Amino acid sequence: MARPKNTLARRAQIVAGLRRVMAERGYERATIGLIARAARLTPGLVHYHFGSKQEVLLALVDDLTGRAQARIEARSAGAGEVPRDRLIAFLDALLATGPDARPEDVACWALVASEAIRQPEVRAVYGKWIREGTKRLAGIIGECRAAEGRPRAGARAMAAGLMAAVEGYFAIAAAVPGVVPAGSAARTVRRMATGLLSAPREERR
Amino acid sequence: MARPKNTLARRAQIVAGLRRVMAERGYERATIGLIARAARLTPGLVHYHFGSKQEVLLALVDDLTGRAQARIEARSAGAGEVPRDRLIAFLDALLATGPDARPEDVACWALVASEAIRQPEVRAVYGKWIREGTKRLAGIIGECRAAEGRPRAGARAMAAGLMAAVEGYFAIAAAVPGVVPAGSAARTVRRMATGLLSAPREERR
Amino acid sequence: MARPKNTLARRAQIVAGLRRVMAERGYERATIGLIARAARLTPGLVHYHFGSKQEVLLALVDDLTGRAQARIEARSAGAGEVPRDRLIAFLDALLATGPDARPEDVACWALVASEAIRQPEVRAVYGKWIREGTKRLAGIIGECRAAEGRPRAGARAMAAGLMAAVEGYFAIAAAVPGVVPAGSAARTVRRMATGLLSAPREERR
Amino acid sequence: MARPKNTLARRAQIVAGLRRVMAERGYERATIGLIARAARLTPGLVHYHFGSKQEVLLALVDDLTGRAQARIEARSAGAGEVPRDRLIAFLDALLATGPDARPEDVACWALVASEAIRQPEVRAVYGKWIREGTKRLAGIIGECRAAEGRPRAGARAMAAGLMAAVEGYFAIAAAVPGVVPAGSAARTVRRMATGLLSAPREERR
DNA sequence: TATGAATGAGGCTTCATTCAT
DNA sequence: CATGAATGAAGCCTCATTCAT
Repeated sequence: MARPKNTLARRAQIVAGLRRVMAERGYERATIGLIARAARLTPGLVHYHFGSKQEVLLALVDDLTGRAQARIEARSAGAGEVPRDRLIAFLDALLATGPDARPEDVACWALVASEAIRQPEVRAVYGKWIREGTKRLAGIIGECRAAEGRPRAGARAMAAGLMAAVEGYFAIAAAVPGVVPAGSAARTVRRMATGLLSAPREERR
Repeated sequence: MARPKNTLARRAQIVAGLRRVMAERGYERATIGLIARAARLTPGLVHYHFGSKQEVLLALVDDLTGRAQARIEARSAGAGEVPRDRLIAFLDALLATGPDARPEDVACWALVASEAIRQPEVRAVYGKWIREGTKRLAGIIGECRAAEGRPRAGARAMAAGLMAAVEGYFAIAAAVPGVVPAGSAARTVRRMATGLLSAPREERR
Repeated sequence: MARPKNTLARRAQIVAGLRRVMAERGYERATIGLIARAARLTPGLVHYHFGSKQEVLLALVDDLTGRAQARIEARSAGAGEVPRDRLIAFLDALLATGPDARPEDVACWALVASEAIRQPEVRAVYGKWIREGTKRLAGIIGECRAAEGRPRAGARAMAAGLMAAVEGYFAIAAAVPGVVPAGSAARTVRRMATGLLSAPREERR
Repeated sequence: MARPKNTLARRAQIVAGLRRVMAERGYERATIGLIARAARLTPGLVHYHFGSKQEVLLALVDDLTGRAQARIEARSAGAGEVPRDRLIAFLDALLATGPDARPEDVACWALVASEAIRQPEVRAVYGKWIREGTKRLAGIIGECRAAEGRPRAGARAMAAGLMAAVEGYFAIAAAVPGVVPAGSAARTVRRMATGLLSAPREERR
């Protein structure tokens, strides 16, 4: 007798709308009206399903991190036990190589990072993602080093550097198309990782 | 009767105001009023010296790239002729290690990158900076490879990767303080560069 | 197949919801959603049982005046025939001394009075209440004066003054708690009434 | 060279606009657009001179209390030293008898009282007014009682009752025109005051 | 009866930009 | 050059009301 709930579907629709609009206009200029139109809904409905525009953004961040997390788990599962393979799998998953990547996501990642600078709520979830990713990466790096009889020290800095490279690829790819040779990102990050792993203790300058 | 022109000084003041406000509020929320107050000026004056808010942003990008360029030239001049030293000098200059770095600049770099996604005018200058930096970096990398008897191929991809790492460091440092171990960025990028230079031809997967 | 009608119960529920919400948010900010939630119902149901939000308000005014009227009748019945006792009974009933008073009602009375300023429909019922109360009060006052051999003239003005005092007590009690000493209202109004009844013809100034 | 400031004049204009619109539509329905039109200004200007709509209301309350305070001081100055005369002068000033009263003010007083119920900021200033007025009134009443050799006890309750009568007159006059006989308010409140002053200790019921 | 999604009008507020002084 | 008032276009959000189920 009662009307069936469709909140989850609508919320997903709206989040997808924000993703499309935001990718080409940025967050501030992605107006509720444009988001609604992109989602083929009316503006009022956006605020029926979300308390504020920021909540839509947070839901989008959730969606982005959720998909990335799923990729990480999927590839990690197929990577076996060798630390180096797991490192490669993790980095590949972050860069989302392969057919499951949506081009808009790249721009959205970059834009979310910049919104995190001024929105504490966004910073909280984005920061959590970066911190946990770095930590996990540092753990794998430490295993790689240990497996090769090298000291674990410095894994944290290396992990941060690789995360930076990944995020930087998103930023540059979104803002300046053409700079990154097609298909080179994953390969280059792998080489960076390999290089870091084999780095000797740095001589003081 | 004529009062001395102070346009240049005023413009610099206003640009500095935008830098301060933007670093903590982002570009869209940096209102003319706030910029003026940060510059200890009145709102009307901003539009007397700049045609639009975007022009202030473009002037800020000019300022940021100009300072970075100056650092690059200064350090390159002291690096001698050895390609590897020049590479290190270039990367260090990009990361702005040393006492001449202003913390706000880090946030501004990251924010400019995201504005470049949606503002063609910003993309033009930011993209020029990234493209030229990548090109120059690729040149140095090519020399390094040549000096070591390795093929120059792939220098472009490596350069893009290093630029990405640098930009990513800015993004992460601005948004998630605490993730990058203090002082580790320049060292880690150097190791990445070293690792890339010595990378063998990657086996196909 | 027909389900039992519960319209009356539902309407009472909704009116009670408005009373609760309105007492602390005012009429305009008492949204249908909040009213429904306070009544443990759903928003749609409010408009099933009432044609508009204003109708709920009018029903609330009906409820408030109905209860007050019942108190008046009850106390008047127990007051006997002596005019002065009936006057006291009437005023006490208006002020709702005793355990049957609900604190929310005080705020609602005050808010209804202010809504009457701008809503003709509310003004109609609230005005009717005030006019009839004043008239009845004036009648009792006239009897008091007559019983004491004084002229009936001025009873109308006195009645209006006492009604004003009562309404003013509601307004002040609702807006500025603590100003009216606890339990003093009924006693003070009785004294005012007594004072008015024994007032000599006022000397011209 | 600079443009002269006119903020004070504009603010007064806007406050007058609110007074006019609010008197016939209430506070919530007094939109910024209507206020601006009543003040013969543009909507944007309202928020140039006031931070929010509520600030305009607070300025109006300030204006109302300020004028009332001025009336009180003026009449008190002419009332001499006799406590009873000062009491009458105070009450007359509150009721604003005489040619300096603006009809809109009556409605605004009543509406401000009801806004005080739900807006803490309004409650703060309105409550201060009521509390201080009651306190001052209680002081004068105490002097009256003392001058007549009666106990000062109960002055507070009497003062509250007279304030209630005054506020109630505003509420009824604004909402239900015609109930209060023209010109009777001040006279009736004087009689109430006189009656209260001469009241014997009330016998317990 | 009941539910809750959907609509659309309208309100407050912000803000880049213009302009009188 | 400089000031600060003024404008007007949006933008976010609220909410009474309607309606499909």
